[in-house]
Amino acid sequence: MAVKAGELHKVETGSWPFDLAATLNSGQVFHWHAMGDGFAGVIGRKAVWVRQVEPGLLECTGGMAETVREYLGLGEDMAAMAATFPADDAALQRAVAWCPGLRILRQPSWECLATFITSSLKQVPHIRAISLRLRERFGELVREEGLPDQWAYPEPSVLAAAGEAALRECGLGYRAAFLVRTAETVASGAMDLGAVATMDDEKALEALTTLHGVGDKIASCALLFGFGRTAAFPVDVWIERVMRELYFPRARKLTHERLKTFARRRFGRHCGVAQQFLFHWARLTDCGRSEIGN
DNA sequence: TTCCAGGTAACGC
DNA sequence: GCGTTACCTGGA
Repeated sequence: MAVKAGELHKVETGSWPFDLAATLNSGQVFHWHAMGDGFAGVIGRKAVWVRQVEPGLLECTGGMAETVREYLGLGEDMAAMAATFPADDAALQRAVAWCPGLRILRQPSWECLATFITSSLKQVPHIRAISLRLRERFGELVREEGLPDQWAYPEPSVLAAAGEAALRECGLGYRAAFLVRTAETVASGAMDLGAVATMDDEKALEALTTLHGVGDKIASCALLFGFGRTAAFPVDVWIERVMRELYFPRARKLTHERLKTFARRRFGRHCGVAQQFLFHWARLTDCGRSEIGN
């Protein structure tokens, strides 16, 4: 599908590298799809198409430049954050150098939290399929000239009203009950995500984990990718694996709490960002085993 | 067929 | 507290 060139707006990405494809395909978000030489997706309630023209420059469809900029985390000073990483940590520095253009997204908090609730014990293609089915069936249709039909992520009240059975039809399995209960809690106001955004990291994590189906990992993903908390450190099987190999090769028992404490001390106040570089590197190189020249 | 994957809640000790 | 186990689904 053709996107009218005249309606495209430019977004400068700054002096630190930026890699659109890597960022959208790094397990932070699951609904963008390749279209032409760019990506089509939805930010909040607006459909958008964005492509990387050159290393420091993006183009996006009309009126979305500022939204895209915010969503892609381009307002954050990545150079300054990377400068807080330990210079003598060869593994982390290698992970950053391997894909320096990776950024932490700033997604709307509800869709980020809800999507990660549906991610447990699922592989990325499954998460994508579930996410798209939920949008298609329960989300608001968003149209933009020149773009295919897309759907916003369904509001909490809509998913709460839909009920568990309908969500199971979307392939959620046992996650359906988790999502419905959490949607009810948010829709009723018993959990105010806006209030969570004002809490300190520890309180915010504590609040989110009271939600059904939200444990430490999913709450941390929501905080990192949906609340801009760069100190949130989700421990999933990939991070556990890469950190075990890099930092605890002889440890027999390694709790997630111990990994988080270690990460905070070693990587610093933006340890969540470090996590994303390590995660991406580990996943795409199989912890370095398939890294070219290694 | 059988196994298992980007986790959580519920249970047992 | 800490260690197991069940849980839906879909792909290998």
